[in-house]
Amino acid sequence: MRTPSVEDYIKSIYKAHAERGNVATHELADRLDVSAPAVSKMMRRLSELRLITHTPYQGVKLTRAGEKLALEIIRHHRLIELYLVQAMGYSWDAVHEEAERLEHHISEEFEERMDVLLGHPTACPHGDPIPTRAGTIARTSNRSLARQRTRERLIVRRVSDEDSKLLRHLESLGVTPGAAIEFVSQEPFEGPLVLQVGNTRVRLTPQAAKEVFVDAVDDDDG
Amino acid sequence: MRTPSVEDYIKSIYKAHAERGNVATHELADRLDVSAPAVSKMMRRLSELRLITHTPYQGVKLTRAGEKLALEIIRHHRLIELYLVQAMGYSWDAVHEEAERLEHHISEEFEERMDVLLGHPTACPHGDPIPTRAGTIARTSNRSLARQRTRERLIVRRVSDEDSKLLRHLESLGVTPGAAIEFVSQEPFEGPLVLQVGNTRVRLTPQAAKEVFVDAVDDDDG
DNA sequence: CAGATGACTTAACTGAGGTTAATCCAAACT
DNA sequence: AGTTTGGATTAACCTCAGTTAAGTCATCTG
Repeated sequence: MRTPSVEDYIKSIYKAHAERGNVATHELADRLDVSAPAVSKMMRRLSELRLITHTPYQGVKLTRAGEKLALEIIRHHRLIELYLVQAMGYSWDAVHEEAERLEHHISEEFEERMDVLLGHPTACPHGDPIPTRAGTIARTSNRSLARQRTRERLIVRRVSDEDSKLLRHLESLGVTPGAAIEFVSQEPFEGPLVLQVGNTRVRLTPQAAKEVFVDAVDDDDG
Repeated sequence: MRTPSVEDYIKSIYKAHAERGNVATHELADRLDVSAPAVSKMMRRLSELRLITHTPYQGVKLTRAGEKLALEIIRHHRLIELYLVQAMGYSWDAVHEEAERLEHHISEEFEERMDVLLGHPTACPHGDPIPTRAGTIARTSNRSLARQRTRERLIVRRVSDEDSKLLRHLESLGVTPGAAIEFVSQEPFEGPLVLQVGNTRVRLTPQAAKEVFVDAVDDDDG
């Protein structure tokens, strides 16, 4: 129990639930890049470990213990990402992979020291909130820039951290967490989005925009 | 291949060879806290991986590939130990355990960044030399303080890193790598060693002294 | 409402890494 | 040199995490 594999499954269930609601077997198989039978079998193990409730042929849901485990691993992941950028000079597109391994192997002390050295940060370099040690997490934007239709001033909240090419691209455009941008228009036939970023006008494909999450500018900040 | 387990076996073979010469099955079983059959079986795997040469009922020896792997893992371990102390504020008695896990999971980039941030260090906090990336390692003292019989001025070179209680004790006595000490005498009936450390006279049990390695003062430095 | 379809699960197998029990070998000692 | 003996190996088995192939369930459709 509490092997890297178990932790990966639990994390994937948490994320799938947050993004899509109900969690199907093939959804996890896709995310974890394993076969569906591997998922089925692991669901039984996780049930026995009381980390999930699983009704066969229906779906799967984390117990509170499972959710806490997921949040602990996610906390590790995001603290590590930020630490690598802030303390070790990594670029933000290179940290995900490293964090993906290390998150399973650091001690409580390591986690605590990173947290202190970073000044109890609340978000990772990609804008995702860092769960607390107690197992809570701040709500964050789930509003994808790709769904924007009307001209509006927006704040970039977070971007998906998994594709480093995309991250390098977004950085070069200035589309990074915290940035104030304006959605101007979308070119016809599912063409690129036209954005105002600072003084420059940039274009972003819908595929890229899907991975960028925003809030309206008048929500919290100006 | 190149699982944490494989790396641990290779590292243990390297260390056992350095300390004792020939490497027997039960020696590895003791070090790794597994059964002798587990060792026997792993020896076959490591042979197939061309990391060792194994003549059944005789012993085991690392190939050059095995030695390079061992040195890479040891390099990871010692860089991590030093990084934890220097950059993260760990105490020297707490780093071994953490390094023991992380050594298997860091990337080349992580290794390289630690190395640069630490200024290409040559020794870990316990005085053990850090292998180079090319797979070479500096010779170090193998002269245990426990074997000292005559009054002599000595330099502490390194101390075993595995027992954190011992490390805290040695630190409190000032018996740390680089320290100049003088062996004064040993009390009768395998009693404690009497040492002069700076201005104070301290006593150290033979069990503890066994884990401290020294050089004569006139060897390299004064 | 029966049947086709596709997702989910079960079955049988693989490989890594471990266990204990049984066997084997080599070195040491009469 | 034969026998003892203890360390090393093999055998049989376990768990974890994966695979492919086969079977099952729920739902969507004609």
